[in-house]
Order: sequence, then C-alpha cells, then structure tokens
Amino acid sequence: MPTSDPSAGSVWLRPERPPRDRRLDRGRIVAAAVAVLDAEGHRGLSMRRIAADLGVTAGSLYWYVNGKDDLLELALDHVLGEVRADPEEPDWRRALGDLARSQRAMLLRHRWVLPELAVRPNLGPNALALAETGLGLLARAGFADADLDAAMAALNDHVVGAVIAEISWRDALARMRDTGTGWAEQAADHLRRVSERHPLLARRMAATREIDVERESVRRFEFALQCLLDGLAARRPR
Amino acid sequence: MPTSDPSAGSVWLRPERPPRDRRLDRGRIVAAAVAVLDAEGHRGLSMRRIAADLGVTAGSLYWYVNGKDDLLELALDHVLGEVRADPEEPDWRRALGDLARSQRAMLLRHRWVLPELAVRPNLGPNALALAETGLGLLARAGFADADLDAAMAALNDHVVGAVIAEISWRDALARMRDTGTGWAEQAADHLRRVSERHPLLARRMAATREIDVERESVRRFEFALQCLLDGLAARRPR
DNA sequence: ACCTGAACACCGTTCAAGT
DNA sequence: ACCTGAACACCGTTCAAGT
Repeated sequence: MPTSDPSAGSVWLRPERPPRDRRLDRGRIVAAAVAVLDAEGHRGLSMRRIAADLGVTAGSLYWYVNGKDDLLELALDHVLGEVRADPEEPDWRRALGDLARSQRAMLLRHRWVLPELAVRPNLGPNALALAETGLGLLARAGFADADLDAAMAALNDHVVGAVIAEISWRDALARMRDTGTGWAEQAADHLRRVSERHPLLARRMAATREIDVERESVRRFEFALQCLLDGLAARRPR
Repeated sequence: MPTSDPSAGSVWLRPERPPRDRRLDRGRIVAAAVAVLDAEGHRGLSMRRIAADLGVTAGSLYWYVNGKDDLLELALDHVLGEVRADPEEPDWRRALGDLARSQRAMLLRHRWVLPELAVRPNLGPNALALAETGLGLLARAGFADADLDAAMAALNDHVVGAVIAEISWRDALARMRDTGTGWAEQAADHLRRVSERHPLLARRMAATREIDVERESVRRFEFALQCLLDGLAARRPR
C-alpha cells in the first residue's frame, strides 16, 4: 500500500543516510565565513547569513563554535595558512623579504583580516607555524635571544602597518569614484581650502595624483623593508 | 489662579530657555562617543547608549551625524588631535622619534582607534595637520619628492604595526589572567604539545615569560624605530 | 548527536508627529 | 529647528523540542 512516509518503500528509493547524519562541521562553517568575508567584508557577515549559505538554521552553528568571536578567530587562522616561505633560501635578506611579500599578498587578498588582527589575539596553529618559520629564517641569519624577538616584530609590524595604509588609501580612491562627480567637486573645494594651510601635503598629493596605486604601494613597501633590513644587517652578529 | 501649565506664573519661576533650545551638538556627541569607547571599547558603543548618556533619544543624534560611521570618523579625528610634535627640535632623528612615540602613546590611550584606522579612510583636519607636521620634519631633514612620501609611510607604518602587536599581546595576557587557573593549565598543556613542533617559538616564549610587558614593548618599538632611522640616514641627501 | 523554530534582548536607521 | 516615539528590518545567542 503506497504511502508518503519517506521511510516506506524499497530501500533503493531511500537515499543512504550520510555518516552520523552530519550536514555541518567546523571546516565547512569556516570556509563559508571566509567566502562571505572575502566577498562582502565584515559588514556582510552574520551567523544567519552563514547558516543560510549552508542550508541550515543559525542556531545549528552553535553546536560547532561558541559564537561569532570563535568563528572569526578560526577564519583568521585559516587564511594565515596561505602565507608561504622558503626555508632553504640562502640569502637571508631575500628569504625574509619574500616572507614579508607573501604576508602582504595574503592581507590584500583578504582585506577583512587586518581589523581582526588588531582586535583579537592570534594563537591558532597556522599563526604559530608562521611565527616559527620566521624565527627560523632570522636564526639562520645569525640573530638570537632578545634581538631575535625584536627583529621578528620589526618585520611583522612593517607588513601590518604598510598594508593598513595601503588598504585605506585604496578604499579612499574607490569611494571617490563611486560617489561620482558631485562628490569630486566638493572634495576639490575642500582640498583647495586645506592646501593653503598644508603646503607640503598639498604638494605631495598633487605629485601622487597621476601615480599608479599598485606601483607606488609596492615602492613604499620595498623602501621601508630595505631600510629595516639595512638596520638589521648593521645589528647582525658576526 | 494656579495651574500646572509650565508657561504660566512669574517669569522668575520659568527657567530661561537655553540658546536656540539646543541640548546637543557634534562636539558633545563626539565627546560622549570617545568616553564610551575608551571605557568599554567598540563593543560597548551604540547609538542608543550615546543618546542615553546625553539624556536624549537615539533618533536625535541623526540630526547631527549621518550615522554611526560618520560618528566613528569624527571620534577618530578627535583623538588624532592629541598627538604632539616639536617642529623646532634640531636633531631630525630625535624629532621624528618623538613624533612616533607620541603617536604610540595616543594609540595606547585609545585602544579602539587601531581597528578603526584599518577600516576607514582618515581625512579629518587633525589627520591632515598631523601629516603636514610629519612631512615638515622630514623635509627639514633633507628628504624630498618620492622619498619624502616613502619615509613618512615607513615611520607611520612602524607605529601602527607595533601598537597592533603590543595591544594584542597585552590582551592575550589579560585574558589569561581573567579566565583563571583552569584555563592556565589547559593552555600550558596546549603549549607543551605545540612546543614540540615549534622549538624556536617555545624557547622565545619561555624567555619572555618573566619579562615586563611594558619594558619589552618599548624595547621592540625602539629597536625597529632605530633600524628604520638608520635606513633613512643612509638614504638622506647631502 | 545534531538540528529546528521560536523567543529574548538587543541593534542602526527612518520618519511622522510634536514643540 | 530640534527632538520624541514608534516602527522596521535586522542582529547574536539560547534553548526546549524534535529526530
């Protein structure tokens, strides 16, 4: 006798129940969160949104993570895993420079990471592994003890600070294009008035107007990086 | 004949109506916002909370600011005004170093600023004035054109990056104290397992355990700062 | 064990209506 | 002009109840 009970009928008509009936796990949740963050930034992220993307209810997520803060910590460590370094590179300046460039590239791919970095401690497995490889490169370069910490911090700080400035520069430009010509005129007026009180700033802004943002960002990044490496070279034992 | 109408009775019994009957202005709103942010951080801030502190309804704030984003931009520029520099200091290294130290102190007084810095462009009057004085110091030191921009960026980036790292270090320590001994044991277990895979990190963490965070933060800040200034000195014209 | 659905206590923002 | 009060469309989080 036919019925609408899904447990009735031939076995072949009933799909095999997935192992332990799980539709979720941390990996899937974190991946969904990173996807939303990359596409729409911090403002687009909500527990309800992630749940919807996974075809599930918001409450379900709390079975796997303690809350939104936990989830962001996991997402942060996840993308930290994208940073690459070559522990065999013999030239220590090149090795550390490439590590810094790889960090920069990751931070630019995931622009939501930086505010997160500023707001929560960061002790996931990928963060620790990254720290270890950085320390390894510096140790091979000859640094030890307190100077090892300070040199590592100096390089990390440069990357973080530089990318913050770069992102906020790019955002300002993007906002200027989006808001159209009306805003541009208004801004021009504002800048003209400001320029009278800030001649140096005005001159530099005029000079930077035509410049390609990508090229100029790279140039500034490398400038400070080489300054730092020079300073480190002068302090390097032996 | 007595009545409860407040407009009745002697003039002396009616308080003088305040000028234009204003209870609010941007200055008061921004000050209230900064107070909440300093005391309770970004999570404690809400339009309703600010309004309540000012004895007013949330909707009223929208007469003076376009929204929460505007308000945060104003608050950010407000505290940027606290940074000090001495444009007469003859030693250019000392002048730039002191500026960096003043920026660091401000960022540590207002720990909510850094994530804000990472998330919105920053073109308020105090931000521009600060940029102008920085450029002035570097120009007096002999830098010009593209190197002027790069040198300014290098110093700013260092301050921002260093304070981000310092705050997240301090937060991690504070959290460890707050969550009590149970968490400490758990963390110790975790770290023991981690240490096997990360010997360099383990050694440095052990060495840093006893150290005063304030002293060590200053030491690292100065280390990178002097590295940078060395690099700048080598690139300085004349 | 794992997920739903409803509820709770919040948000930012808008806007008619009052004065 | 300036502020209220209510409403709208959201939040994160909790938790009994289902399977």
